[in-house]
Amino acid sequence: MDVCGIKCINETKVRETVKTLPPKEDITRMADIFKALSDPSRLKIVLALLNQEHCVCDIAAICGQTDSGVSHQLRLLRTLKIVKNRRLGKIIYYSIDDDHVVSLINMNLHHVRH
Amino acid sequence: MDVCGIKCINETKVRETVKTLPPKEDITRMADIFKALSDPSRLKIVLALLNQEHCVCDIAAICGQTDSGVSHQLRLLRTLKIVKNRRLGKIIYYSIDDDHVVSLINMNLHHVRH
DNA sequence: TCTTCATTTGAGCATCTGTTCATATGTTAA
DNA sequence: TTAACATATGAACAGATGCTCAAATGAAGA
Repeated sequence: MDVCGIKCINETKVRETVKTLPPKEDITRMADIFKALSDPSRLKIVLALLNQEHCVCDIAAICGQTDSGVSHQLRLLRTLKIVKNRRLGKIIYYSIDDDHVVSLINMNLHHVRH
Repeated sequence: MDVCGIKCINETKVRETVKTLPPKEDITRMADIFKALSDPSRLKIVLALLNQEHCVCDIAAICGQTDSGVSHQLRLLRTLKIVKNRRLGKIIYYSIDDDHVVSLINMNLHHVRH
């Protein structure tokens, strides 16, 4: 049996399942969101912001990371619109910008605790 | 202001948020689950199994990957108890073993589509 | 037994990722 | 303007990650 050059056992089942797969862009986008939350130090930053908004150096203090490291991570999270920021003088406050990501984290947290 | 050697702006807010953070092991475990789903080719495998159980070479055909590559990914997913397998003669069928992961994926998919 | 086939495994390699450091930017107050 | 401070940025490096290839298992049938 052969589907696009690769041999398989049960052609019917293969075709069935292929039909159910989301488009490639959707899979990529899902993976990007999961990836943003897949690094412990980055996840910790998001968890901290779940509680309330914080400035960069407070996040660094909370998470035990350098200001620079936190800034880099926040940039990535901002690119994915997971967090947003507002400036107040010299200080820039970051907060969560994606309710859906909050749900994902809470669901995962609930699971891990059981 | 100083918390464990790192200067911060608002000590009170920092202490508040630190209290709300889950224990380190929980954060690590959450990150591990997100990481398992953060690679597009691995996520695609899980999406395929969401529909029905499949043998390794059918998964490879569905996902356009090599048998060996799929086997490596499945091992990782098995370690995290996201998938399980059963043997039927020479053929080994894989299926989802974690309802919670199904929820995470469906929630993410729903989000991506809106 | 020997052969075939599905799957697994390990090593090698190129690429990606997170962190660190030094430096730059931008804002406030003196 | 200058100094001090919060944050951002870019380069560089070590370690992790995913893929590929070749070889090893393990099961079924000849």
